[in-house]
Amino acid sequence: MSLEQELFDQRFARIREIAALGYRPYGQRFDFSHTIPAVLAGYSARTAEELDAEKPRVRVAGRIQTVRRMGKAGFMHLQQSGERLQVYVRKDAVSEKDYQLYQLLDLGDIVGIDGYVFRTRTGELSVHADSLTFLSKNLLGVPEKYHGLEDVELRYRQRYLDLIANPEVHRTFATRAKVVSSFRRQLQERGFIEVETPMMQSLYGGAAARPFVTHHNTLDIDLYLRIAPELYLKRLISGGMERVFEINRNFRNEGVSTRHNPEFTMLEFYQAYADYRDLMDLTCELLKQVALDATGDTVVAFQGLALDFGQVRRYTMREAVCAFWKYDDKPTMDDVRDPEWLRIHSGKATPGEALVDIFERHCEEALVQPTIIYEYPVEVSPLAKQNSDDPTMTDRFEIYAAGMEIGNAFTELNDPDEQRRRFEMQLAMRERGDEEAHQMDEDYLRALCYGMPPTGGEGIGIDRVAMLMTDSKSIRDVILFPLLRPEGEIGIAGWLREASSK
RNA sequence: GGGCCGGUAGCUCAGUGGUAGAGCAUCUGACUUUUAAUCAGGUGGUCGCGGGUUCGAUCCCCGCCCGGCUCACCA
Repeated sequence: MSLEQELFDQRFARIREIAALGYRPYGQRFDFSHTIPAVLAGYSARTAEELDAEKPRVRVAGRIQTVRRMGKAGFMHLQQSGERLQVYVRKDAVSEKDYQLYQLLDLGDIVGIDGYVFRTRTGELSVHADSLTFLSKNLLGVPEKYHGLEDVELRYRQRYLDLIANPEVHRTFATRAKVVSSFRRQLQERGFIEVETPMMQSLYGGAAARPFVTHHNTLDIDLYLRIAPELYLKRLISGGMERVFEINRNFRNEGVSTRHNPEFTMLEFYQAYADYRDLMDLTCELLKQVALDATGDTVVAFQGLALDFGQVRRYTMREAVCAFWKYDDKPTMDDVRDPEWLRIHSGKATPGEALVDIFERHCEEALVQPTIIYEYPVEVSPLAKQNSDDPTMTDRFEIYAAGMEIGNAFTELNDPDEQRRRFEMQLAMRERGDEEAHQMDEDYLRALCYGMPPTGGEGIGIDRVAMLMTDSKSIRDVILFPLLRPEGEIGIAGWLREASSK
């Protein structure tokens, strides 16, 4: 039997000892008077003298993170919501039974404490216990108290353990939640209605990506997990829901990296009678407020950088190529308009694809401060409206920060016949072997045929914004359960079976 | 998919071609304001898996599995 299993058995046996003392090992409801963060927030400003005079009573609950026993007294730290509070238990301050329970506690157990708030000799805010309640048993070894859980594979596979061992993880996901609620609130305040559109679609569109395929048994049809909600949201615009948004998962059957997870969260919003210029302003307002709501400041610390969401630069894609060109032979605006120059500097088939290729190679990583890049070539923008002055370009922009694309927006193409031609261009690309080219979506064309108002629409990658706001280097650090290959045999059911039969 | 790096005790990590190490956790004992508590003593290993080389492999070689970074891919 492994050491780990012996430990497991030892702790399992302790359940019976705890029960023999008269406690319920798996507890019941517990009316705490304060959360641990509330105790810390409420009393951290008080001096030892003030607390001694008042002895404020609290009833708290949490998971045991540390225990220091010293004969007839001891300390432990309880953790709740990622914050820790020290508890002092002395033999002559609690019942004999409670002190016996205290001797039996293991790291990771969950307990409730009644007592009063005080400061120890060294000044740490603590609770002086006068009774203990047992609430739940931990049967497994906990990670090292000083380093926490560092093994990234374990952190992702067993996020529950990561949350137990690493309090900052709780804060990261709390901040992510603030990002989501900030976007949601701001859009609602502007009259946008939140909707939910199909995740399972018989045609996939709205982006260029390979889909996941699934099957519905009763209808006996294959369905795709959506790669984007775009075409459904615009159907709603056609139907007269003039401001809609959706915050939900997209699925793309592609590589995994520090910036890509096969399922990820996208905010998309559409505003009838607006265009991409309106959305530039709206995007800046939204992101600025998100930064404030999530971090308390419009300047956000990210991997040693200070990203200022209070001022967002704007360049056309052509200007960006000129401004951020890596080498000495900086191009002029005439160069980047010249198909021949573009052909020489990129292997791509068309001038538009070449411009994007050059932009991505030269500029993307230089876009550290939040930056809007606008006027995208028509070839790479099958759903965007052409620019009225330059039909090779569309009224489209993307917003970048820390070298990452975080949003994509455009004035929506609402001319059904032009949309038909764009889909046909995509079909031609598909026939040339581009699996990611759009399919023809005739129901979407039909919706456009009823007349869709001029509309601006945008998608923002929520996970990437969460990375920026939480100073996370990898998208997996802002997704609770990122995709990993399944692990092998775990064996815990066997351990339980053996332990309970003893 | 390519390249690089990693997998040793429950956790965090050393290490060696010749009986496998530390700290924490755990167990026993001492200790009524500690806080990476302290002090004394003990338990604990398929060195990721499978082959090969060798008298002998955790170490060297090959293959595989899992993970990280990176490139490609992701308009």
